[in-house]
Amino acid sequence: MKDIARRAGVSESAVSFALNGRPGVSEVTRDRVRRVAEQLGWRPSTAARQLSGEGAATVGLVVARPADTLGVDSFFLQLISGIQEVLAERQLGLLFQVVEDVDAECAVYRRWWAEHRVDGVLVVDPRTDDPRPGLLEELGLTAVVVGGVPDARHPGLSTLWADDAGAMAAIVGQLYALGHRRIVHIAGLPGLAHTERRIRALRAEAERRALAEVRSVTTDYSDAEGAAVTRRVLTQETPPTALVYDNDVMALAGVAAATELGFSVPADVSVVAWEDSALCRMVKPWLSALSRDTPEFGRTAARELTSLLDGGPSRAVRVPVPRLIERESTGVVRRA
Amino acid sequence: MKDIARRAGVSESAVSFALNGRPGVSEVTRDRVRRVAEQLGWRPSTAARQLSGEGAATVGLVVARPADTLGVDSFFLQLISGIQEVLAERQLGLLFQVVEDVDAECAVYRRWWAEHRVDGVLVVDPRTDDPRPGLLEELGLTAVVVGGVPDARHPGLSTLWADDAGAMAAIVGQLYALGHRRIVHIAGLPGLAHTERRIRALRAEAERRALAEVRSVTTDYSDAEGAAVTRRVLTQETPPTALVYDNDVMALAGVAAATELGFSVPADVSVVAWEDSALCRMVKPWLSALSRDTPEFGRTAARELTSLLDGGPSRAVRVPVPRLIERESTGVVRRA
DNA sequence: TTCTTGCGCTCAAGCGCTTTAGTTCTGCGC
DNA sequence: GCGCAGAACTAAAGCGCTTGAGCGCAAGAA
Repeated sequence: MKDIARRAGVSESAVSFALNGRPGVSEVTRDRVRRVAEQLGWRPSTAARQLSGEGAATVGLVVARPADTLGVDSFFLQLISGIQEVLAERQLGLLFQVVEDVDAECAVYRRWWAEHRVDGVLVVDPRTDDPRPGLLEELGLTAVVVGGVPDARHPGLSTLWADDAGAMAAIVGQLYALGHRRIVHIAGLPGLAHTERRIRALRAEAERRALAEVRSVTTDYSDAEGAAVTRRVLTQETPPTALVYDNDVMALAGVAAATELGFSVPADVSVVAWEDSALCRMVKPWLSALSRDTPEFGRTAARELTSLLDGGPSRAVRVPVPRLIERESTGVVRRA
Repeated sequence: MKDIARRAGVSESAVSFALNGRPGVSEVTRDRVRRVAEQLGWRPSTAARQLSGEGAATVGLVVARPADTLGVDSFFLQLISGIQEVLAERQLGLLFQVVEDVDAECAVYRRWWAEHRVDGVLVVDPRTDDPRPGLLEELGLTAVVVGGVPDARHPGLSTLWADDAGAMAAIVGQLYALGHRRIVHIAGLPGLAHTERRIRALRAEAERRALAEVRSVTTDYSDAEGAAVTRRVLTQETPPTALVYDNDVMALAGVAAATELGFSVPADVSVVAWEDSALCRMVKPWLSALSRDTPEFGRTAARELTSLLDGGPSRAVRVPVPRLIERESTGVVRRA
């Protein structure tokens, strides 16, 4: 900036005013300064900016999952690429961290906060009894909870939520229409808020339709557990005729397991994946899946965060209900 | 720090010396200062640190791939989680960015450099005629090229490289031993250095063994192209008896395509995936795959970068040759 | 005793920006 | 001609940390 000031024949302050679009310099000076800056390839030092009161121009995202669970999931990278699109427009950086568990995640937030490393964070995988919203509000760290439910106890945070109950009702409705009465929901990690939400929604729907043989089983999202649970439920006396998996990976592993047991999909058992991805069209039969626009989800989350950073109000944004795409893995019940 | 200094009854400089383990304070003072700092929950402001000459305590990683290609690949998240392990020890942050192409990636490096946002970067997906090493050296940005080949033109960069040629030779050798003479290699993106390396290695191996009907076809790594190429080569007059896919996703899609065409795996055609992941054990038959320890790869890369940041010499590190894990998708050739 | 040495510490400058409080200058009304 | 407002610009402080120069003091050397 000193260079620019010298070359443009003005003071450093004038340069600052000019380059930041603040009043206090004439248009001709502003233009001149801008040209010089451009010519010198000047970019403000984020550190200096931050030190004099501006933000860090960075938002944080920490994912708390064991490394191996992370691998196959297409969700995160898709989400991140959506987030990036929005952040890139504003020249905001994304500080990304993978940790083992929620405690470590909280420690990261504390550290980031103390080091002034980020202006805000995106919280993913909200849980039941989640310590994170409370912590973030206590720290005063701007945050958006991605996939939570609006929580009146934390009015400072924004929330993005999907209507899991509606989606579950749609799935069950569709399976019901195809004649299915025995349904098992192979759910994800028990502590996660959306897992609990889906389980509750399934139970409600089962009661409404008076279906006795409908239940949920929680897993760790891995292909191994998906396959194991599938084998277990299909070898019981009266096996279910439909399986709903909480992610694509388990659905795939489930189909493989079912096939191995001699079950044909969808003739003997229908399969629905709660998460669509290329995986679902990579095996025969193609999997019927609940499709949501994950990059768009990320974009919305990032937009909500930038709006908060701009001083906008916190809000609860409802994202579109995912659509059930029927492919080849669902069909009418064949009488046993 | 001012607070700490006051409470400990010393000057700010003494605090700085004490907390950074520099000489200039007695052990008792150091301890006292440390205790006060701890009590106050003090953490240094990265911005201030950086402004006074220290680094940004951040390394950058930019991935240049279209969003949809990113999704299914398990490679990146695994790599990142390995990287993080090492970075976390040193309290280094990871600035992560997803962009569309290499030009955009270069722009990001320029910006990061000008803004002093990162101390170093990890470069992935090296290409033939890659502009990035040159740019990074010109900018003087510390960098490690992950998966490149050592390049004497850029002595400042460290390189992590795997012996693709050796791995390819092993695969072909194994397939040859099983009686395969017609092999198609469904490769990845044509511009990538390791794609070219594998293609060259295959050609060399074919010449060595005098195999006329061995060739490579490049793709975009997607399941769609993997399936399309599979269909194309299997419907030609004398179809290959073995297919080598450059990633797990294509291999999976390829098996599905082959099965649909009436080919049985491995009876009619053997399949090898160059990249192991849960996917390979998620479908029947289980895929024989080239397995490498991706998190360890990330750890090594990060270690190399931190060593460089500590002033260590740049070097070319060779990572272990991936191992071919034979599962169910490879077998002896059945006479047609 | 005086001089040196080194230890433990403080002072103050400086990193690259922003921002508040001036200062100078021009043009206007009276 | 004077006072005044407002525009255009400058000076300087300050953000939180590091660091080189300097200072007082006790211990050892001469």
